[in-house]
Amino acid sequence: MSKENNFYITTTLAYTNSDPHLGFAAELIKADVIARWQSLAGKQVVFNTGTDEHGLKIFQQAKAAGLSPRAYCDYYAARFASLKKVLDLSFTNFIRTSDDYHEKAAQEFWRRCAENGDIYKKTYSVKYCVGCELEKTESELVDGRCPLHPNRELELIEEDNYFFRFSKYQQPLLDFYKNHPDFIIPSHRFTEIKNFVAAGLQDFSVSRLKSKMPNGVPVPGDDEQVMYVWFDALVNYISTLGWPNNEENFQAFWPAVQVCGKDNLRQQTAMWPAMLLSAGLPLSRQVLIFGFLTANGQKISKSLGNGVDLFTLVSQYGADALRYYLLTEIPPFEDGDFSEERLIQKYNADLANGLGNLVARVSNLLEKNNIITSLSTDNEAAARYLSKEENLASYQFSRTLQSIWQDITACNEELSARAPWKLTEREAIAAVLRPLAERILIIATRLQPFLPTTAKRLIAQFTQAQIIKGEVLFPRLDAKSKTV
RNA sequence: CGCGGGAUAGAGCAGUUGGCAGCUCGCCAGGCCCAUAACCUGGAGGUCGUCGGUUCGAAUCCGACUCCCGCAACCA
Repeated sequence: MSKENNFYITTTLAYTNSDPHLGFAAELIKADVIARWQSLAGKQVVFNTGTDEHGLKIFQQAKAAGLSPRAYCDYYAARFASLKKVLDLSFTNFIRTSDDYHEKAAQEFWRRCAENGDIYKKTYSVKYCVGCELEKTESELVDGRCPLHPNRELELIEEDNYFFRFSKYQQPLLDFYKNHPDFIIPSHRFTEIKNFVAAGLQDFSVSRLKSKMPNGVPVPGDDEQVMYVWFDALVNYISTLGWPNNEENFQAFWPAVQVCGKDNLRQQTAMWPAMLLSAGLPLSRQVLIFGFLTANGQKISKSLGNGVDLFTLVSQYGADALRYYLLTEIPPFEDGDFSEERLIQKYNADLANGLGNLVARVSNLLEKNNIITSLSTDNEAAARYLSKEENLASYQFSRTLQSIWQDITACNEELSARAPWKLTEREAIAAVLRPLAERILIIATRLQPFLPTTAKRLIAQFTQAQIIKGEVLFPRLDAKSKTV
């Protein structure tokens, strides 16, 4: 297999301390559109996602539940894996960072960084709140005190941790950024990270004491330490390809297009590249930084669970409707607000009244007049067609969908203007309807990356010799069916 | 002067190199009747956050200001 014909995209891994939420669903769906698009355009695609199962929070929650971290994560890993069906995703790989092959890969990665002199031990002082019985990070503190126990002094605890020589890679990173102007999309995130790196980098800790927090990958050659959770987590992007054992597969697909939320900017575009440089591996191809989603104007909070439930939404409206809403109404790279009311509006206006009704009009007229068509799908032609979607190449999902919907409107206009129901000659009616059926088939072809189920159904329907009306595609919704 | 983003019709958003302010939903009025009370045509609705500048002309360029939102190092 030639490398040019391969495409690799990966999302971030979901942290398994709660159910999947809408923001992560949006990330998966956008990655899925890109993956499906590349695949339809003829590429061999690896699409990776999975779960991140190390770290303190999971350790504590597992302990509280009386389970091992792995057993505790089994439930959530299954929930996340089920998104493949629920959201109609095409991911090919689902990695769990507790998988054995991943842990071995993380250790090999660590060794390479260590061999390069980039990992060293240092005494590290952490702030500890006796009230919470927890270590606190600077960002958690208010005026240098624990916001939950402002009357207590924080204790300083010293412990030995391994550190990664991030500072060493400041200039190499800046050089890389300069030579790869499309490395980060959108460009303002690129500006942000360039400023951050240019301001100077501090080495960061990459391990924790096993005695305090055993839920991590053992540090090679040190029984007392485990890797800090995201050091091993980032390695999933290559361990999922079989690195370091399956060098052939790794070479065939790496580097990846990575997608992530804006909270991951530093890890994905500065720390991970520095780690790759240290390990002597090529850097990622591109990183897409998505915005955040709020729900009805409020922050989606995992812990409070005040987000709209993903599984309920899909059972109510279907995966394609949710996909359509998220792709058209939420700007891919900026923050957006999810509103169920808007979802219903879009569903009725575009899916039911627009696409669904057009399909019903044309198929009904074809059936009633016994008109035979002979349309077929030509995969190569479809691939050529899709590869020309320029807006998709720049990740402007809504623009491609807009252009598809312009076609739908145009078909509706044409149908109204030529009013075949007023004609009596069957051939005259057919002359109006056959080209419309063909246009619907093209619309279906173009819809494949976005609304896979709908597209499949339409293609099956419109490649029949005698096209029949069939079931309503998107039944109109009453505003009262809202679940919230 | 820490970094970055945003402010355009009731709502959600577009506005490439400055040239009569657009799209979708919603709303109103006609038409049509094949279709999922759907479709088609037309209409109402905006001093483009504020102030000042450059220009024949600024939502668009420059300056100042106001208000919102992220990030500010270990929150995967």
